[in-house]
Amino acid sequence: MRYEPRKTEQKWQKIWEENCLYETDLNDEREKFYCLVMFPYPSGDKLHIGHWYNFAPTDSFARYMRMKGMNVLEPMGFDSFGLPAENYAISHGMHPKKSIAHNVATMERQLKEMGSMYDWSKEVITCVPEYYKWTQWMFLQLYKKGLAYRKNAPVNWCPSCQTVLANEQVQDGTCDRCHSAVTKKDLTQWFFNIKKYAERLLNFDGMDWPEKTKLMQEYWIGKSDGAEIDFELVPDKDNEIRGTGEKITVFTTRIDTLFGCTYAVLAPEHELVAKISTKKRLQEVNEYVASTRRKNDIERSSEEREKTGVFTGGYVINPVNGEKVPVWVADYVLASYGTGAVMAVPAHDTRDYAFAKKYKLPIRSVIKPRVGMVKEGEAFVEYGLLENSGDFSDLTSEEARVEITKKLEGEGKGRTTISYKLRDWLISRQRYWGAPIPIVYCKKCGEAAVSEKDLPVVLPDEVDFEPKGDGKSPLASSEEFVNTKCPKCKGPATREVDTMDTFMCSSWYFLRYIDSKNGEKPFDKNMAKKWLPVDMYVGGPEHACMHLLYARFLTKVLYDAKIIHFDEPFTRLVHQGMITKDGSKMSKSKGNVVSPDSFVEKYGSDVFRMYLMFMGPFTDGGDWNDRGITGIARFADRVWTLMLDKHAEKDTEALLRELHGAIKKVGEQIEVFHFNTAISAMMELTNLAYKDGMSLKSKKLFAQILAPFAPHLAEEIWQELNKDAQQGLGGNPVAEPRLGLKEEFAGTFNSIFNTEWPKYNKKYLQAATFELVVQVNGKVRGRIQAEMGISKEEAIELALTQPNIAVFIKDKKRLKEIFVPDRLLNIVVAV
RNA sequence: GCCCAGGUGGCGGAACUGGUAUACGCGUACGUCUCAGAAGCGUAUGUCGAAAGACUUGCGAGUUCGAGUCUCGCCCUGGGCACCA
Repeated sequence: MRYEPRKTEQKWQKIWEENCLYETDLNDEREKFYCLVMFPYPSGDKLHIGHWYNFAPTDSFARYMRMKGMNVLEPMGFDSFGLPAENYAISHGMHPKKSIAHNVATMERQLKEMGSMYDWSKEVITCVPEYYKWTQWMFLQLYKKGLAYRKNAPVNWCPSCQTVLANEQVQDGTCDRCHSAVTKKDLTQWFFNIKKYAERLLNFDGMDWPEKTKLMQEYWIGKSDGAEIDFELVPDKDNEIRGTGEKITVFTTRIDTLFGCTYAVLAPEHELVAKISTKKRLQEVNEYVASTRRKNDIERSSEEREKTGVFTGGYVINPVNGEKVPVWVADYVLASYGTGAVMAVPAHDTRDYAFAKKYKLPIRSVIKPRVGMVKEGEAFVEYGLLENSGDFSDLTSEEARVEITKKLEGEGKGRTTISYKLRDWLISRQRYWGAPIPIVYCKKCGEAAVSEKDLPVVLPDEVDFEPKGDGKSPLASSEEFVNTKCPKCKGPATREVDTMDTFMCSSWYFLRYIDSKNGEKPFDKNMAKKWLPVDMYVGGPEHACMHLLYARFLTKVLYDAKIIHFDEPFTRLVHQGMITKDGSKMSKSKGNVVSPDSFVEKYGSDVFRMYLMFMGPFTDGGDWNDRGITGIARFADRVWTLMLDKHAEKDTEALLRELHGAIKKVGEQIEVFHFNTAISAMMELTNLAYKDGMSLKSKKLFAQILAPFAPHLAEEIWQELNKDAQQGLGGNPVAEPRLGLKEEFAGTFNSIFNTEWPKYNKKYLQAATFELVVQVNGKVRGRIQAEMGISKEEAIELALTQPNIAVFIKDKKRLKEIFVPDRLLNIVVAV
């Protein structure tokens, strides 16, 4: 009988669905296992190979956990709000609602064809009111805690997408979606105060995450221990400072270099810039500030990093020595970090050094190396010994940090402080396709939150949503949407017209799966208690400093609000590697997107998914080619032939060893996501069984370990084998444990996925003999079959009887022998 | 520039705690089956060499009886950060 993959796969998909085999009973008593894969973004019309590469192995893992006896939840959904989805709709001349419905339907079909065990009864689609109602509810929780605030600030603006972007969405000064250069724009926008959680987000205790990802988040949060120092402004009849005790506060991590400060620098956006400038210099300063504002991020940080700036005419007093130092404005100082002002120490900071050289500012060394000399023509930036530093001279940098801080603290002119690179999360978007922000503005009452019972604030369908290039939110044009009543005074009010960043939708979706139909609450508290956090989370590493950071933040906020009982959402995290085509990322614009459909059509989904898993380690990814897929197709055919043919009444010892070795290895390798080596172990078993034959009992064990990888094939084999058993072909009749099978189906259909993962028997793993490797001076000179457990002496004796080994020893003097039991003997002779 | 990860046959990749380098698969060659081909089945396959043997895990050194694995220096590839004071 030939195996017909397509027909068989469709047959089982239908039977599984009819039997609700993969519908997880959340109230089941068994231990829960929440296996989650990052849900797809239906911005294109089809899943590509990268999705399969991600989803299929994760599904194999989930199936394995199920067979290990866990009550596994493996849900699926769609992250369907957002810019790319909207742009897709615009380019196809459709309403996003329509294009999303279409794309979701296609992707659902593809996902079902994969034969994965997604529980579709719990599907989540983020752009439907039943979902985004709760996204808005989440916003209100943040708002209530004072963690959502509105502020006018210079923000990142993508001129092509016509919307603002969060800091995380700017990559190399470009928009992470369309790669246009990002500019700055002053806008009043909504922010979430993620900075408040910076310290807690640095804690990864108990989290099984890739080191790389933790490091990336750590760098992104960017904690620095340092100090703030107050520099008093020197009054001048020529500027606005009139001796009122105004000061510039700078942030530094190198307070030990304070005596080397020869000027101070303000960021162009600093509030004191105009005040400190003298009348004479004011025009030049204003021109400089205006010119930096015109530059985008790329221009501002590139231009060969040539630093620019202007002197304000103002001076400040260095609190440690009373020195008067000039104040400059330069755009190499960032307004958004620290205090937006720095003390410049050109002798010990490369940036200050370059600036001082260019503008001929004094450079004074205050730190000398403990050993050696300072290199000519550059700043000495390491710690060392202080010099030219008054009473602090000769202290080490480490001592001076403490001492100088102490002194300034005593005088009220300085204090230790911590700075983070992390910025607050900007969540407003001037686009149509997103969840409306549930806020209204009333002339009388000001800003007011929509009350929870009035959610959702529905996104209206009839809106001209194409960006007009004026930077206005499309929702502003809908009078029906904008005009509303104030929740406080019931007077006329207008709605917030910006929508929320899609990352808000995806930062809590894992909570919704466990109670996706709940119309009263975002989720049931008890269910959350039982099912969360997520045990295994799989998705791309590109989300390290976006989705994964936001989801952690929101989880902590909900934890603090006592809405949930855990404060980390994902206990274990694994990233899949990227699949490229001819060395470059697959993208529609490059036209190198490979579709899985034709491969599924030709080979079936079992073969296709096994091929993806066999390519290499899951976390590596790789360049796509289909050259090797025939090898997997051959393997599947051979397994089929083996199972229906190649029968043996009794297994050989070698086969039992191979089989139990495979049971052990396959399980171990799945757990660490090394699917490639798990498959190779099964290939080796197949090769041996082809020669030796295999008993029915062993075939069943083999089918079970194959099941997570080739679910349809294994199910078909399982049913065939059990038929054989019933016909008395030599095995046991059907008597497999029926794990978690719904009562009404028990007795009608016993799926292989309701059987228990086999246990290997140690007894079969031990061989009676081993191959003793004999080396002479570290070079392999012979291999001898020997009995397990022989002594060193016996091994030496055995080795010397071999003529081909003796040749290398001959009459040479034997110095020593190294013996590794049951493995190797190395005889060292004089040369 | 800084921080991570990696570099193994013609190709994808294996290799436990330092102990047989190249498992498994692709490709290739030969054989078998066939009227023939495809598919299947079987054998071989790191390089040089007729063989004995020598050499071989990016390059160079070191530690060790023994190094793909550990240490130091360098080169290359991929990823992240990038004026964060």
